Amino acid sequence: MLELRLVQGSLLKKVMESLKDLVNDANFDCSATGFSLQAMDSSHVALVALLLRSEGFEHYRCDRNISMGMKLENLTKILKCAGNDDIITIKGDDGGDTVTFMFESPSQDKIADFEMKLMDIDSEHLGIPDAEYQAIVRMPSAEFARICKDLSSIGDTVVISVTKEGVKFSTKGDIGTANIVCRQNTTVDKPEEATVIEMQEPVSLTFALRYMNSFTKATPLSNTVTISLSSELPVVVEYKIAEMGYIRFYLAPKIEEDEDDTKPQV
Amino acid sequence: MLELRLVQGSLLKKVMESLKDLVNDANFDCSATGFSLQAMDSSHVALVALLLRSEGFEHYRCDRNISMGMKLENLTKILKCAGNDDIITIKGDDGGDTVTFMFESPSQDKIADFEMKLMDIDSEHLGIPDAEYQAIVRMPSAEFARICKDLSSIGDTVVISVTKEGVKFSTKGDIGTANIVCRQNTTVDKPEEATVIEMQEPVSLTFALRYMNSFTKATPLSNTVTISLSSELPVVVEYKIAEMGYIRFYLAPKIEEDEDDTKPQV
DNA sequence: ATGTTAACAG
DNA sequence: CTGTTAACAT
Repeated sequence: MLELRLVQGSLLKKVMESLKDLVNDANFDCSATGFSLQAMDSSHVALVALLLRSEGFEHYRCDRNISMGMKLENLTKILKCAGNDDIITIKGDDGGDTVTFMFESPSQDKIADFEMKLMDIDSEHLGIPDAEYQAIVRMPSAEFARICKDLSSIGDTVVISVTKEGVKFSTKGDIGTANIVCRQNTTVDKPEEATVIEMQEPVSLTFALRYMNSFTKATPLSNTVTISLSSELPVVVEYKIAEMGYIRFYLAPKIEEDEDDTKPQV
Repeated sequence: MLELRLVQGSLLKKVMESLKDLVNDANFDCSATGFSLQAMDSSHVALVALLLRSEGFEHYRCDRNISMGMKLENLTKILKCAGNDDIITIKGDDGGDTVTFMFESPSQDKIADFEMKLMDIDSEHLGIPDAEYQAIVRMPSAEFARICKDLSSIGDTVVISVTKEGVKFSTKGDIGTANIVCRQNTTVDKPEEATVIEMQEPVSLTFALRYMNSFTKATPLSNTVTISLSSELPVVVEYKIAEMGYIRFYLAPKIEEDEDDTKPQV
């Protein structure tokens, strides 16, 4: 028996908007800890991990661990039927092959329920080790999204270079090159406008912009984004979900072709 | 001689937006009573009836009954040329084969007139008997439109089931099932937000969502919609046009395949 | 031509 | 937050 009640239903809608470009089908895992998902993108290059902790739900009952395979396109269709301020309840039976979504309008005058068939989905649930990162950048999520979008009109890859002064996003394409530098800046009115760099040592890594732009679909979930970088490790792009958890995207760096310098140089 | 002056010209524009998805050509009938239209949709499944009573016009002169056949696409093109607060005058000559639309801007600074050729259109003008309905539901038109749109992302047909507690809209599709229940609710701030059920006996009927979604194009004409249901009778979906009349859509229920229960169960 | 989505105004 | 509009993609 599974019953999760989420007052802020729009949050689930936003989560799906963040995922659906990247992932086609995925298993949602419920346990006493919370509601989580881990999935590779359809081309098996990027990985996404979602956690919504049980404490963030108004009501959370999960008698035994359960994994529910869903086609995200169908789930998105159903969530589109929920109003932005509807209360969403997710119900499942142990061993059942369906999941039920219930949407209650704030006035309680309209109650909708949608039953969706579950699917069997192979998933290798990778253990993601906690790692030390050479550099962690926290910045406004909208600014990061804008940078990725702007750079992708010039080139296909972005070089992210961190020094303790700031972070530089660079690209190169047929029409020329682009460099966008964000200086560390903690003296802002609101903490979410800050750009903060925690750096052990300078790092410079290259990533495909196509994936970065998919990751930024999660921008509505958080005002800030955290980018954790280490040589030899996948970058982690994390959007915290207030009171509940996070959505994290992992992407391996491109092997540098070394046609020019790869030294960090902000 | 025919001359109809309608101060609220936007109303005619909205009426055309409501009709044009459903009907290609139709006869507009003018009599002392008013300006009316009755037409089958292009696939001869649904029927639409429009009435704009003469009292709703600022000036209404109709010396003898006249039927004017128009291609709604052309009429729509012409009405697009009218401003939303223009005063619209419709003029025709007895036995003439054209109709003239005149648009006056509120400031009287701009006066446009458009003459359109009439067409001969076969039309079987069906007498629509007044019937007693087993159940009549009145609800906010926007809510009904939202429900039809949401359900059509899941399935092709909707089962409308009425009990005295409320009305249930259900569908079934490849990805699962959906049920949306609207409780009777008359204790709202504004009367147009109420959901009111007048029921003689419970009723449950199935309709094609495609047509329902066409009907809801009339939503801008009224804050509320009335749905009248009886077994064996076409459903009537009515949008009242303030001070003037109504637009009514008729659609025969689908014969239930009885693969599962058809009992009303809200 | 149509449907969907992103941005903006009320 | 809903409604509208504009741009976009199909």
